[in-house]
Amino acid sequence: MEFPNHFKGHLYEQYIRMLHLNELYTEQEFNSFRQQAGKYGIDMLSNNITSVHVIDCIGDHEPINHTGIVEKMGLSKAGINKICSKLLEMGFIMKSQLNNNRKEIYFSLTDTGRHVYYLHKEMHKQKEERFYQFIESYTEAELQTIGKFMSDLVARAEEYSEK
Amino acid sequence: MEFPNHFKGHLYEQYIRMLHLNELYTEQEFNSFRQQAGKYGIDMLSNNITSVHVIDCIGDHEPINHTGIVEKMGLSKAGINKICSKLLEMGFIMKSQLNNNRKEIYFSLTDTGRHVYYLHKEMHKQKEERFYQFIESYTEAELQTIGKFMSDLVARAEEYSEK
DNA sequence: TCTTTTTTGTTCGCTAGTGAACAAAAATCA
DNA sequence: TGATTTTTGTTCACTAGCGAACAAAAAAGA
Repeated sequence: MEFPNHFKGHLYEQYIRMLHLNELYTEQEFNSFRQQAGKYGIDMLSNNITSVHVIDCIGDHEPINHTGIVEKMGLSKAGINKICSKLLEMGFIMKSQLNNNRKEIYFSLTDTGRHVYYLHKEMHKQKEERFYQFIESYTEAELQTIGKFMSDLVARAEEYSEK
Repeated sequence: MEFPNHFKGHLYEQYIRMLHLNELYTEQEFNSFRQQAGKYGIDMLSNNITSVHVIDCIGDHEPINHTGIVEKMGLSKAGINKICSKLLEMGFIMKSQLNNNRKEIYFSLTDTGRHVYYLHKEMHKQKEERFYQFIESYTEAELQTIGKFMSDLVARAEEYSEK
C-alpha cells in the first residue's frame, strides 16, 4: 500500500521525536523522584538513576550477590562494584555472608534503602497509571492497532539486534 | 472508557519494551555504520556515535563555530571542545577564522569528514526507508491512529518536561 | 587427598561527558 | 577614546561506566 510522502514523512518524524522525547521524560522523572526522596530527608547524591535501579534490583531479589546483580542488570562487574560500594557507604544497603561461604557477598536493603525502594516502586506505579489514563481517550479498536504496531516494532528491533 | 487490566498491562509492557529496545537498536546501527566506514579505510576510533553527530552538525552548517555546535547539539562546551579537538587531530574537520575575528574559530569538513558525513546521511536515509517499508503492512486508517497516538505522546512528554 | 579449573569480587586505567573557573577577544557603553 | 560587560574557547577536576588483569575462594577432577 502506498501513502503520500508527506504523510509518511510526518509519521516518521513523530516516531523519531517520540523516541527522543522519552529520554528527556525519563530524566525529568528522576528529578521528581529525587525531590520526593528529599522530602523524607533522603539525599540520593548524584543525579543518576542507576543507583536507584540497583536498589530496586536488590530489593526485588535480596539477598543477592554481586554477580547476581550484574546478571540481572546487564551492567559490568566494575560498574556494579562501584555503585554497591557507594550505596554501602551511604547506608542504603548492607552486606552479609551465607552458608559459611567466604567468597560470595550478599546484599540486602537497610531501612533507608527500603524506603527508597518503595518510593521508586511508587513512582513506577504512578507512571503506569498516567499511561493508563493517557490511553483512555482511545477506542478499543484503536488500542488494538497501537498494540500491534508496538509489538511489531519490538519484534523488528529484536530481529535486527540478533543479526 | 475502561479496558480489561490484562489488555492495558500488555499494552504498557509493549510500550516500555519498545522504548527500551530502541536503545539497543541505535547501538547496533552505529556498529554497522562503523563497519561501513571501515570499508572505505576510515577508522572512526571509539565506539561512540556522538562524534559522528558532530560531523553531521558541522556538515549541515559549515562554517560553524564552537558555540554554534554547542547550541545545535545541546551538549556542553567542554564536551564539544573535546570532541572537536579529536576530530581535528584525526583529520575529519578543519579550522578557519572569519572576518578578521581572532576569537571565533569556525569548523568545516575535510574530504574524509565529508565522506563520513555522506555515509551517515545515507545510513539515516536507509533507516527512514526501512521505517516506510515497515509501515506498508498497515492500512491508512490504522496509520492515522498510530500517528495520532505518537503525536499525543510527544505532546504529553513536552507538557511534562515544561513543568 | 592434592591439583587444576572456574567463580567471585576488587582494582586499575581508560573513554565520554559535565560544570565551574579562567583568559583573551569582542561588543557595549560612557 | 577608554572602561566595563559579554562572548568565546580552553582547561581542570569530577562522575559514570567499561574491559582487562588480578587474587582469593570454591568447585571439579585425579
